Amino acid sequence: MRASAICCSLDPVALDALSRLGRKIHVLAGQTLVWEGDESILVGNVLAGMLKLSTVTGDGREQIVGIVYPSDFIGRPFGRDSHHSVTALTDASLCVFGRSAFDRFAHEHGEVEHALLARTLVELDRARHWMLLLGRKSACERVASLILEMSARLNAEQEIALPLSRQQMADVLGLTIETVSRSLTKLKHAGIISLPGTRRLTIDAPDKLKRIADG
Amino acid sequence: MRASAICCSLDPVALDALSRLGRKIHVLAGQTLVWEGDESILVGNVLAGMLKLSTVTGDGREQIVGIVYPSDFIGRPFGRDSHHSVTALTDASLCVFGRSAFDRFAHEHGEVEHALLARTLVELDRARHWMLLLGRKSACERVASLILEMSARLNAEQEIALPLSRQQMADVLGLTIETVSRSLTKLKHAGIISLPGTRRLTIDAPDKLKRIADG
DNA sequence: CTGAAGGTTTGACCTCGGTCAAGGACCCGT
DNA sequence: ACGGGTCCTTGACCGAGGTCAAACCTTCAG
Repeated sequence: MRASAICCSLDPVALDALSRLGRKIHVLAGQTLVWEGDESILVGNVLAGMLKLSTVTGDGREQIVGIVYPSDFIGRPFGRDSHHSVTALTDASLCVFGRSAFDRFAHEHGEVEHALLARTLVELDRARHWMLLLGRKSACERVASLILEMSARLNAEQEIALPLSRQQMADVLGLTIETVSRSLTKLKHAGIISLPGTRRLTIDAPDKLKRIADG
Repeated sequence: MRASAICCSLDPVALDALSRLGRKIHVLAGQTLVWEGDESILVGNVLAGMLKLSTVTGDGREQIVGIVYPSDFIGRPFGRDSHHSVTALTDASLCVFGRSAFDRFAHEHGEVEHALLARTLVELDRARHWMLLLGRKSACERVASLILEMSARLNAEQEIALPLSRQQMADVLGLTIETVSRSLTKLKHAGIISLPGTRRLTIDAPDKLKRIADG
């Protein structure tokens, strides 16, 4: 928890006060911490594991709007309610705070607000970049982009242990499971990637992959 | 400028200091203030008019990733470079600051960072909500959603003076101009909207429009 | 009034990706 | 090893939306 980015700019006294506000929790893969539309009660940092942020249409179509990696922040400070669900993709542990208590604390500690602002701006850039993918890219381009994004965020060299199922990949990319599968085999047959197992992937031609990913 | 939200929480002395940092500029419809990939030099508030934020793929497909209304903030504080272009949709006037000067000022005035954080969080919610539209909604649902969003943000009752051309609507929605046009006529024939002119639109059945918009 | 230039609508056709359905591969407990 | 989940892949087919092309408006200059 001390290593998490929100706290790292605090002096010892403030850090102590903050740690008194928070508590460590564990969730199992598949558990949902926050439901879309619920009141925003929890915020916090991810210590280990990965989570997804998702929304659904009235008739149940799902879109994953963000993937949360260790040290990322979750929850919606300074807002009445949450606009998306937060669900664990893997077993995860987090350091969470009551939203209103955290809001008060952040308001009194400019460093926290600054760190949060920096983070939120990065997230906004990422979300907008993803809008280009969802609005304009073909299925193959989307899959290629996702592979590159994951390899970057997991700082995996070449071999990636996929953190997402095919269904989850489809939900991030705005595609169906079948199209994801077909795009992967297409990239495989082109000699750009290999799939040693269903959850393992190696990038054989990074340059070609990049060229496909951004048109 | 005094009415713009970033400044409104400042005391008179700080406000004076801030106003000394900024200057008022005017841009014509079509002019681009910031180019994607350029160094982030400008930030500021929109006083009047509307602008778009956009990105393009390697081969030139465009996606509008945000529409900026009066009193909204533009630019990327605390970051080396801009991830999207900023282009005026209409003639517009802005109050702009040098990015590094603004960064320094914001860092010293917690109220500014707080206001910016609140705004950025709202933008992030909006962007993620739009990802659902781009990833999962049909053409008609997208067009219906856009009409409702615009009527809300322009707080127009029923009759909307469309701020976007068909091409721009297509670029926000991740569609082509033809599909936008076809969806509009479909909604018109269903008696949900009417189109008294190419840039005028009235909502005749708001409830039906809402039901279409969110599946 | 006329004609040229944008933007918009409409139609005909085609393609990419969705849908439906049938295998495969893998994991796990017995 | 066996059977029954679950997840993944592959194939055949279909349809929403893209593409291409033509016709329609506006607007504005001459």
